[in-house]
Amino acid sequence: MRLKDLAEHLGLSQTTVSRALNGYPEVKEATRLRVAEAASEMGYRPNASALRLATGRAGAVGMVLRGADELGPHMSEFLSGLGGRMATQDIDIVVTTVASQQEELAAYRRLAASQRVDAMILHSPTLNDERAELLMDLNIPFVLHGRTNSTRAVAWLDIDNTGGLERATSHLLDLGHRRIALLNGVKGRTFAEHRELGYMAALSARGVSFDPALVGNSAFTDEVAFRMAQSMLELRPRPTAFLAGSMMTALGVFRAIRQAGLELGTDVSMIAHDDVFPYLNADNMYPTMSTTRSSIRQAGARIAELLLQLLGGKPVSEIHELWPVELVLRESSGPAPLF
Amino acid sequence: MRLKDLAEHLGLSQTTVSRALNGYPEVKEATRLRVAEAASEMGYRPNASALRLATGRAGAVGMVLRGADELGPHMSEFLSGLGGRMATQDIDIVVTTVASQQEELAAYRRLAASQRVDAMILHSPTLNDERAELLMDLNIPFVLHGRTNSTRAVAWLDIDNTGGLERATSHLLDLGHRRIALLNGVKGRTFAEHRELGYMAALSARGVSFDPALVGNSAFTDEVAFRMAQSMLELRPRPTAFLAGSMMTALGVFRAIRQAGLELGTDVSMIAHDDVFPYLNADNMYPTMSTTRSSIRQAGARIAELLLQLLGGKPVSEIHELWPVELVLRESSGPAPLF
DNA sequence: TCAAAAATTGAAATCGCTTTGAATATGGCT
DNA sequence: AGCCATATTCAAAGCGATTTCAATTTTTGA
Repeated sequence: MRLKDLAEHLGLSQTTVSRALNGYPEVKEATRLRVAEAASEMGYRPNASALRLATGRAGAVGMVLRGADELGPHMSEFLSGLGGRMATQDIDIVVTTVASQQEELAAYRRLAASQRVDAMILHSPTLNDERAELLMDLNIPFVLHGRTNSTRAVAWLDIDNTGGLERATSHLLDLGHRRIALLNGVKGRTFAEHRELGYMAALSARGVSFDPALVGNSAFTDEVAFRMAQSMLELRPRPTAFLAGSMMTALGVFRAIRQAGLELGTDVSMIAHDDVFPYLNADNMYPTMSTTRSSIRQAGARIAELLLQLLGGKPVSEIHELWPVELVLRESSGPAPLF
Repeated sequence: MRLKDLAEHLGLSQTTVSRALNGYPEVKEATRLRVAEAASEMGYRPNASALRLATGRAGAVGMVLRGADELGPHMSEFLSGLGGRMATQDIDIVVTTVASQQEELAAYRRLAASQRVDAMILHSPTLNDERAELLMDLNIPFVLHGRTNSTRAVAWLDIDNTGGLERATSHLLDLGHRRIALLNGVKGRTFAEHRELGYMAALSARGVSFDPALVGNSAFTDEVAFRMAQSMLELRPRPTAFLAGSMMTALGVFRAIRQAGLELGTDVSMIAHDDVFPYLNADNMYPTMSTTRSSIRQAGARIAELLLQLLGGKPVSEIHELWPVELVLRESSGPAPLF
């Protein structure tokens, strides 16, 4: 079922049919109706490749994912937010996975050169992100999920990691904790640096000295978190509170605490960052988990919106959003134990 | 940088350049070299839309994802397996997300009608899967990850869920367990039905009666598993062993066991199904987790291969793979306690 | 009623590639 | 040298849409 067939079937020219379907004004209302009806009846949909070639738009946005090592569950959540919005505009999401760093840049080059996508989404940037610089060099529009220190203007949406961690840390300090461990993301990633900034700021505001042994940087996995927490709990004096970078991390820390024979919420406190996974609810943990919360799915949906604006011509310099991070207190954070 | 530009730059016709790049035999070796060099030097890559229009191939495979509710972390793993292989063939992966069942079928129709993809991948089928039937009606090739009862031939790759659960259940029975709880996937999904079959077969082989109160069906989330395990542990006599459908489920069960003041591996045993997530390792749990194991990432990579074979003309009826499921015994499964 | 303006439709060019069928070079043999 | 087979190259026709520009019909107003 091609446009041509539909046009012949209707006894009209391709031009008119095309216009009728695309809502151009210069077509009689009666004709438009007739065309629309026939189109839906015959199940006509324009051939995507032809449409793209003719319009010059790829009708797709791209994401390049580095292995599953860092994205994992976050990615699915983000994608479902993004996808919901994009589907309404008939825009595809093209995902490419790569193993190494080098492959990654090559993948961006490939996508750009073959004009497979109109825009891209960049994740988990570093402070000086070469992928972002590359995309700007290649002149392909993108929205950054996070932030980076570029001299050039970048469209971004980020959450206030610094503020969130500062508040969480301050709260723990208020509760009397002095040895607060921070299980942070991979060194170099902007969000991890920002979180450390918030943590440090809170500590120094109360004159609490910083102990590097209490800070760990790694991917957010249950397993690594377990190991790091385990070894931190062997320190003397041991930490009385943990700031966990994600819910996976929290699960690992939780296990380490239990294994050490300690009780979460009394012997040791914890505040975890919650990206709001539907399958891992802080409210249903035991004890319920105090969190700094920001929905990654909503971020995905919003980035879709920003992407559309960007493609619609909105200047990059006007596309910046910093989302606040809520601090939700539940049972896992309590007063520091008295020794 | 279009083919035309490249051709002019080289003083050749588009025809020759195109042939040189696509490895056709009728082009002088010296010319081919010259073309290849210029192409890589000038960073030429064919425009994806034009190429697709000309060849009639979309150069992409599609997946439709229902919310994140059921896929979640499994999906990222699968994708990274799939993506690795597809990238080598320059085939895109187009993901579409949908919220409802209706939207889902519509999404398949849309993808098919607009010829956006050459083939699709179907996930978590039900015993009588209407999506599979639809795709066959639409005559679009697909590989099923799982199995379905269709009268028509379907290309599929599945793991031996029945065998895996039968062995796991038998093992627990050998250890003296008689009240074995099964936290299974959503009712109606083939894999869940298959697992139940294996569970039932093992029970009846030993003459152990089946208690419906010990079987739960739900999505594989930490939270739901926690609740179900919690209420099952209140039964008297209580279950002495759990079969957990996924590692997420296992974490929920684990929490319920701890909360009930019981010890995993002695008071209560557990064998969980492990899809092999890099960030949730059965070996690093505490106690280490006994599992039925099968890598979902490998499945993704293999399905990519099958998809390519399918597109290469291999008959659907020859594309069936049933992968064995390993039973890996660790600390979480021990002899039944004596009352 | 009729010319001019407005509304509606259509023919053909275009997007950037592949591929068919024809044209030109090159080489081998007698 | 001359002829035929073979090796290379090219011009032009698609692929299925959009869009420009021209043609036709309808409406409007004096």
